[in-house]
Amino acid sequence: MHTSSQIFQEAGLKPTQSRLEVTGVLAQSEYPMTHQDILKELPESFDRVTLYRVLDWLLTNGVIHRIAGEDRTWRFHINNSDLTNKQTTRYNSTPTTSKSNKLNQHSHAHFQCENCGKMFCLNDVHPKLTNDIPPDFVVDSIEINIKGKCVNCAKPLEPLVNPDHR
Amino acid sequence: MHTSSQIFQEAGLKPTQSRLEVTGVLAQSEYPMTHQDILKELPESFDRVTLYRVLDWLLTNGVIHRIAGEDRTWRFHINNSDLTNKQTTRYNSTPTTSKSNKLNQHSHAHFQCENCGKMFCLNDVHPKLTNDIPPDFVVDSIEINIKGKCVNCAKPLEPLVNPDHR
DNA sequence: ATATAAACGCAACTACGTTGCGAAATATAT
DNA sequence: ATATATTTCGCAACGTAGTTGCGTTTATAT
Ligand SMILES: [Mn+2]
Ligand SMILES: [Mn+2]
Ligand SMILES: [Zn+2]
Ligand SMILES: [Zn+2]
Repeated sequence: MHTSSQIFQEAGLKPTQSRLEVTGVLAQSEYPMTHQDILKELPESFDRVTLYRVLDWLLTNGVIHRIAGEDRTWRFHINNSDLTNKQTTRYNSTPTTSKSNKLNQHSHAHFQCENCGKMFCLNDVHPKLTNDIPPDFVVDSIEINIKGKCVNCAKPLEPLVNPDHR
Repeated sequence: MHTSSQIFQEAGLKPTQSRLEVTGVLAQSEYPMTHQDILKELPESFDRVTLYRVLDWLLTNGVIHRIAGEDRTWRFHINNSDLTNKQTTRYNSTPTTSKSNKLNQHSHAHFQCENCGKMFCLNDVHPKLTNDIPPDFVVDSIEINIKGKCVNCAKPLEPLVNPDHR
């Protein structure tokens, strides 16, 4: 686990009070958060436009990633500092350079519960395409959004019967 | 190719003037269209709220599907009438029933060009996950959004040299 | 023909995100 | 240390996709 200032230091990024506060909030959340979610965790006085700008900045500097939920509002989540696949990812045979890869890229799937709306990062689930995408299309990133019911909201299908008792 | 009325008839859905007009527009477009795109193709008098409602209705009745673009506005596209994989799709081992599968499900990837913003349906590219998603998560659908540069916007990497001439 | 329900049209509203601009803070030059 | 240039911040106004409420029209049922 890294502190916010460590994250900035390692990436050679200029920290400010606002940036540290926001990053702090995001670092503590297991789940991607909406702008509102984040704002609620910040001091009353924190300006909402500043938050938008800080999020933009964190985004372009690779500190966080964002996912569009079913409600079409962004959810923000801190990037994994453990560098799993650090080299430029290649899908198909087309080499691509990402806009900002100072910090870790994020290339895992996301799950959003249709019942409670909560979003989950499935850090182990990565995209794999059954078919090559058409040639001449240059791929920068692949986003996977899974919809369904989360652990908490999925009802048990049938009461489980202990096999020993049948 | 099906006419709008045929689509409704086959699916046992009640057509109205508005529904037919909207479906007609969507059926003609190779690409997913925004609400605005569609409105522009409709008669001047067509009410924008009616369009929203028709789109909702077409959506829940499986006539169209929609994809969230990078700009967080929906793009709508007619469903493929050729029934490729008609049976309920199963990912992992979890059986799921979709909210509305009167008509064809859509389970192909989408590509959005970061340069021109145009969206493409990659009808042959289907999701495949490297890892099973966590058990107890019930999957309803998997959405794949690829970002990059489309055919028109991707610059040729090097001028091609005719091998016969070297 | 009358009653009931679905679809439509219009105006007002909500919510996320953006833009403009002056004030404050931070960095750079002399 | 002081002056100057550059970023960042705070506030108000704005833009736009999509929604809601409600009265009117159109279709369906008896
Ligand atoms: Mn994530
Ligand atoms: Mn499509
Ligand atoms: Zn849930
Ligand atoms: Zn393009």
